[in-house]
Amino acid sequence: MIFYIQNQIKKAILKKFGIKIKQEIIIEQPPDAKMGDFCFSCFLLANETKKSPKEIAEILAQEIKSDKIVREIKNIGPYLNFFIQRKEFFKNICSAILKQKQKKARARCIASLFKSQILIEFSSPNTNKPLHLGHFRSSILGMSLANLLEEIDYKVIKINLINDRGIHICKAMLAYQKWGENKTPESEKIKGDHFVGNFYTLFDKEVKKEQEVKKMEKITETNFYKEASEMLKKWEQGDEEVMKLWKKMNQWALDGLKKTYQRIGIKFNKWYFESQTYKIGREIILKALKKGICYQRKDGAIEIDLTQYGLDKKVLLRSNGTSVYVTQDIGVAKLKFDQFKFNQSIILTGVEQIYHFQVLFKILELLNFKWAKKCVHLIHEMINLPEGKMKSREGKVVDSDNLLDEMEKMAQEEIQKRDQNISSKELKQRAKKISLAAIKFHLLKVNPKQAIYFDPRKSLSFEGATGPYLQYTYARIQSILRKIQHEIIYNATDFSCLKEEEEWELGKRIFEFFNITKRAAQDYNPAILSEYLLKLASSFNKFYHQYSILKAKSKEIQTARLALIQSVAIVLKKGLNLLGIEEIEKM
RNA sequence: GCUCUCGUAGCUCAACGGAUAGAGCGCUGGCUUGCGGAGCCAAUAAUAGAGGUUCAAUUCCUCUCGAGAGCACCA
Repeated sequence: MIFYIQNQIKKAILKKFGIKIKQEIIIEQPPDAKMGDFCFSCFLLANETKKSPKEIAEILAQEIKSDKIVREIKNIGPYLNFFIQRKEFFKNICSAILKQKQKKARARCIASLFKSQILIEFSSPNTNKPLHLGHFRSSILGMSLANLLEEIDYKVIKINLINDRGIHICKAMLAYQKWGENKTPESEKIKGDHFVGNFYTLFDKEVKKEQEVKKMEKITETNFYKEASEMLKKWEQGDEEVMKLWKKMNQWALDGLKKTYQRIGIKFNKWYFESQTYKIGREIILKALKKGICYQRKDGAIEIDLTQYGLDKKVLLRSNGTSVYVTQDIGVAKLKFDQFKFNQSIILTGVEQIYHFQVLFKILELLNFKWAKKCVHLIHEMINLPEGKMKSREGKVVDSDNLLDEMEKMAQEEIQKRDQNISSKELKQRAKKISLAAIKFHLLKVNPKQAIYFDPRKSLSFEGATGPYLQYTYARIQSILRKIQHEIIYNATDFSCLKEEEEWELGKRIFEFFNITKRAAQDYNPAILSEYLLKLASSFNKFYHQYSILKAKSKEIQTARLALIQSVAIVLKKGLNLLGIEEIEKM
């Protein structure tokens, strides 16, 4: 449809001005539906034709004739506005959507062999505490981006890089050794990640105490901290006792984290563990040293000079020969390429790591890895809580599990207000889906680059621009479809029955979907899709409120409307699923 | 101190450099005879400030003010 209009415009331009347009003709929708269904703005042609945009619009409007698809063309100022034959449009779009399911499945089988491969690394938690809201945002966002990229036909590999070694891990271990009394998550009946996390915060409390009592300036001067450092050394030497403790606690934490992932519907294709990868980078650096890409300082540390690229000098290996953070990441980046030969490798992290990845990518480039240019760092901003920033060490964290519990309770109350006879099993299932929709949508409707202000008490609602609103709209449609024998045969449906403006608005909305998904994926921004779904739901509810489907004036109108709302439902479901949100049949 | 990001309605967020800056929440007033009121309709309200580039600026550039982040032999 759009393609057809684009061609008409191209032809007219060629005929009237003798210009062959190579780039895509951009078709938009006018701000007011009265102006036209679609429009083309003539500003860009002004230079080449040496005419004013207004004149160009006039000339083109005269040249393009109305036909089976385009009903009328109007020029308003510099804009060329098209009115579409609605019957054809509805038929096209509804049948395309209703047919889509089977087509997609087939296409997927054939194409999967030729698809380009894209890696996306996200979430990447530490094994010393539960998932906090920052990780939660990364997880939800990463999952949705992966879905979107798959939708535009990439083969996507979702990666979770677990940070399971380092001083912070030893802190939790040390605290457990000192005060754990051989308790286990099972004996205390709490999730493993929370169990471990409690010891981590305990460690920090004790260190602060010591620091205050002894009036030390730096935490690193405290005995506790020194003991933790000692433990890290032992860990690196493979000390039997330390390794045993490490394995035990890591497993606890990991089991807990996996439960949370399962609860929020996040799956990974590949797990990396820093304990297994942190040494890879070292070899690469030692080779680079021989080639003169980096140099050894007098104190023995190996450093690279990035000042000519607007970055600083960066140490790559400590004077004792061990790796730092970038070194590890260099190793993991190479490992990824060796294993997957990716076409693109995305890493999604919080915005605070932006400098780190600038450094990393520059180093990869200097190391002469040809795939360095295929690495992309995506960022998301943080979540701000009313009391200030989230800091796990100060215990001000809203952790994901507690948040999910709270929301589930609230959802249960809402459901019971509306339906007292619901079975407890059904209640739980619905509450889970609805509360997840509320949280996920709240995080996804905001541009990733924008910080989210999050007040657990106020921010999460089930009304207005929310996930549950979308689920509700879907459930409404399903409710209608359940009540009537409907077998939509789009070829036999008379779409000329759809004469109302609200129906037309819905039709145009559905049509937008394909472009929206593409844009959301290309911009790495699920918020584009979220916004769209709200508009779609709102258009439907407007229509729903004003016109009846089951009691339509004629059978023909009813059939056409059924085809229309079924298309809406399919798009809503598809859109929600791309955001990682489940649709729901009854609310 | 240096670097980066961001300032849109009372609040939380939208707006490929393009037509009259849109939503939700809150506040105010409506919607019983229709398929689910987690809904619909109406009313109110905003581009931090000053310059510049452009036919056209919330969007690009400069400065001022304000908020946040980053600048380790931490991760």
